Amino acid sequence: MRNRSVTYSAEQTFSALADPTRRAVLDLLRHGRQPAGQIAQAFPVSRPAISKHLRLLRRAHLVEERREGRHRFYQLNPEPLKAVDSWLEEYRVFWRANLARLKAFVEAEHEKESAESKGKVHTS
Amino acid sequence: MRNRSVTYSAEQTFSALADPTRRAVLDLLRHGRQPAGQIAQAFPVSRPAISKHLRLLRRAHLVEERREGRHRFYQLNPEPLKAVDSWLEEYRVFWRANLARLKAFVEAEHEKESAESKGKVHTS
DNA sequence: ATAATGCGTAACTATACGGTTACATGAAGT
DNA sequence: ACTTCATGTAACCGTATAGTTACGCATTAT
Repeated sequence: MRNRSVTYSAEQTFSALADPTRRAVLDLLRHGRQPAGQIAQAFPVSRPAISKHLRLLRRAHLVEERREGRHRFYQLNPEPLKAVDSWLEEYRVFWRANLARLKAFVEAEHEKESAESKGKVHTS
Repeated sequence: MRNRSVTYSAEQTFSALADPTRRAVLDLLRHGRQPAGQIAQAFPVSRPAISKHLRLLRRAHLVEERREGRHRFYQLNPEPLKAVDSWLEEYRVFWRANLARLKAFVEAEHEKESAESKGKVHTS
């Protein structure tokens, strides 16, 4: 059980996620760890470019590096994403509220229609 | 009912969220819409700096501007955050998996202990 | 008409990215 | 020892960002 409770910088996490290539790297790592070179092959940019992306991902603790022989395996670390998830929490209420409002609106429309079909207007 | 189904750029959303000041602006707007000047007063940086932050937030569709007289009210638009939320979905399985594994581990430890206390080892 | 208010934009600076090519370094084969 | 492989780093370029101060432009007040 990993003990050290690291604090993740939201700034580093979000800016790491801001780049499409880096998000794609993470997507790739969802299917398992891979050595740097193989990751690089999956992208149209040069290997050093990927190397720099990996550095940023490392800095944001979104991946972990593990050296084995002359390979460096990269593995997804979802921890900082948990932080993003809980940051989002405060905002979920908004689209939930919107949904609730939409639901209310639709129901009100329905109410109105059925009231009109009965030739009766409901105003409360 | 807002009709146009806009596509939000994950890139713009994440890079907008990468800046602490901008996240703070969003936090502020959670409590209701505010004119640009008042938003600026809440921060130690200059008003034009905030103006530029608001431009980026606008570009990312995270806020909406509404002119009223000489004021420009800014209002939170949570839509792009929904996209972030669903992007996260693919990753939640990871920490859920970790939690499941942790739960299994804890339960196994508990099992083992109670088995030991009975002088009996349970191996399934 | 003139002044004051609210707010964006321009111009400028410093810093960070994202990409490239060239080079450095360490492990593994021969 | 020499070569090859895997990978990071350095140096460089162009562009975006975050901040500043100075300025421009509506809108409202006098």
